[in-house]
Amino acid sequence: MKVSREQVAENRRKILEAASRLFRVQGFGGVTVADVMKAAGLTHGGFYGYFKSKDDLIAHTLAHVFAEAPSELDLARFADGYLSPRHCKNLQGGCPTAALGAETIRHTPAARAAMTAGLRQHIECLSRSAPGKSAAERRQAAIGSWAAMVGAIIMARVSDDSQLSDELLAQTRAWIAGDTHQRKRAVAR
Amino acid sequence: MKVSREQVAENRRKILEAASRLFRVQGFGGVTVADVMKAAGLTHGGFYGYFKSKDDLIAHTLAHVFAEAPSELDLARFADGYLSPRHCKNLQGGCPTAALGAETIRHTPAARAAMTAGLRQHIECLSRSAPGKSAAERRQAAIGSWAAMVGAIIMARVSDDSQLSDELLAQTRAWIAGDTHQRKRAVAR
DNA sequence: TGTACATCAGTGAACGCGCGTTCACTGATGTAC
DNA sequence: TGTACATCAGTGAACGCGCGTTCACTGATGTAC
Repeated sequence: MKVSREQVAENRRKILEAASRLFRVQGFGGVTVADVMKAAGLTHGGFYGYFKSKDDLIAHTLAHVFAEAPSELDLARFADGYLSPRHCKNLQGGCPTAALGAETIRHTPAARAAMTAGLRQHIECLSRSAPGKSAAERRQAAIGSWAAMVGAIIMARVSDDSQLSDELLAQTRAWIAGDTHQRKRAVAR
Repeated sequence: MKVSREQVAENRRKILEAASRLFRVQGFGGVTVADVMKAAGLTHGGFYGYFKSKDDLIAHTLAHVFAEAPSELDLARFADGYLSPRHCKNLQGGCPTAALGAETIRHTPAARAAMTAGLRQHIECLSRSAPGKSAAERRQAAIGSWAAMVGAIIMARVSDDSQLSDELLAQTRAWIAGDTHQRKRAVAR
């Protein structure tokens, strides 16, 4: 049956939220259109009233999840949370770049474009609070730290040995903190 | 028709090689058993004489590709090659951790175990040539640098803007080199 | 060494399931009078 | 404001394709004598 305009907007939001959670946990290939619609409280037939295809949903989901990202944050504090065992276990609500970046390489241009935009925005955001004398130095610190965070959490998640996982996170945290410390001292001089 | 014992061993190797290339380019989900057998010069029906299932092939392929990894290398030189545009474009023969790590998180325990073993071995290998006063410091530098390499190449590959890709690679290279430089100076003192 | 035969790797057709997508239908919404 | 009706979001059955897996068959290998 037909539903109200507000309900339509609300349903679209629910679909994107459900997709964003499910994709992060199971990957694009591990989630069916029916799974997403069920998680959103609807039946699968209605899906094509909202999106042209599953690929279309994927692109919109990426755009949606990156649009929700905070625009202001502190690099050092962000790194601590990012490289925590808590985030490592929390695929569902965790970083979309770490969870879906590698898979997005093989997806549609629209999906890659959405992730590229998110990437660019995130780097700019991190650059603001990164340590360094110049904007260029801060951007380098932001990119280097961010790359290390993404790589570390992916490896920590794939590891079936929790001791190794924890080590990867802790050592990368310490590595980033060490560099940040060096740069801050250089700025202070 | 039956083939010789040597041919069987050779075919198994060809299947693993083909799988290793195809999986890295298209991911586990993007490659069919028939694709792999065709690339190995065989028909799909023969597959189950070699492996119990596609999942079994995936686990053996990961073990195979990590077994081929060199056991001796120089971290600084390795990082330069790893973070080159050439490696970025070369999915087929590139790093299996960057290409398949994220997808392996969602795969069988056997696949994760194979990748964990590869991870551990690679970190130990990098630690030997990493800069630092103590073994612990060298291991931290190896883990931090390695995490940054993996994260950077994944993001460079997903980016649809080659300028951003190149920047991610170059800045991460510079970031690792900067840290290496700092640590070497500290050791020299 | 040569021959007969059992073994078994490889072939390709077939099976069956799952998933993306379509479609006829339902009934609530919201508009026109 | 109330009523009649057109619209259209949602439903769930159905379709069709692709892929993992199976299987009867073929013919080369390699062993037993």
